[in-house]
Amino acid sequence: MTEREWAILDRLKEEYGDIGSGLRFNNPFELLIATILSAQSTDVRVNMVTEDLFKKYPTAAAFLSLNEESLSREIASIGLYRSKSKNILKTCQILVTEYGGEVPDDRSRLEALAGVGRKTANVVLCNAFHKPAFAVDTHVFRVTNRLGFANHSTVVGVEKQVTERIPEDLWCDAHHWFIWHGRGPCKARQPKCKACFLADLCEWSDKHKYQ
DNA sequence: AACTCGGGGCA
DNA sequence: TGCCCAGAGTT
Repeated sequence: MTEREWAILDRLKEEYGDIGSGLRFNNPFELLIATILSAQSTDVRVNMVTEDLFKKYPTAAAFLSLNEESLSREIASIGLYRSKSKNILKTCQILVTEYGGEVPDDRSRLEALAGVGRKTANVVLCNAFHKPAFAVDTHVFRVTNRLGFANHSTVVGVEKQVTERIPEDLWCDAHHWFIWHGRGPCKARQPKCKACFLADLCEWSDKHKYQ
């Protein structure tokens, strides 16, 4: 970690604070399902659906009283509801039969669930179980590359570089900061470098004259 | 590592 | 309306 990188993290913390994931959840199960649902969708959309859904179906066992069609209807306002309902039912089945209805707290077991890849597993590990994990989605991928915490073209490469640089106790917070920054000024197209509070510390901003 | 998949978002 | 794309799964 260079002085410049510390300064960036300081400012991110100041700006975004303990803003959290944006996904509302009360327990690991809710976070797991909400995270599966959130792929290619927005937190707002997911929260609107799950607020109601988790009241009616609070556990993996309760979800199993639904079939693919009825679950699809419940989550229809979220994208990709067909594959998501299929995956969620499969995952709930595994949770009930293998883990007594609980969500496992290690990566290999999480990634063996349906609809759960590296990113979702990392999100659950760090947010639900407070284990050291750094989830890389496209926001994180783009922002860390621009800010110089990473310089790699694959998500695995970025995860490796960032976790080697940033201290472990900041991974979970930093993940949220990068996401919120990526949704804000550091968006994919036409980023607002001129108005960005990190512009003077950002090498990428130097090279790209955006408004 | 490259490709597929299904549907949302944005130009 | 067509292009682009995220993230999981597959090869």
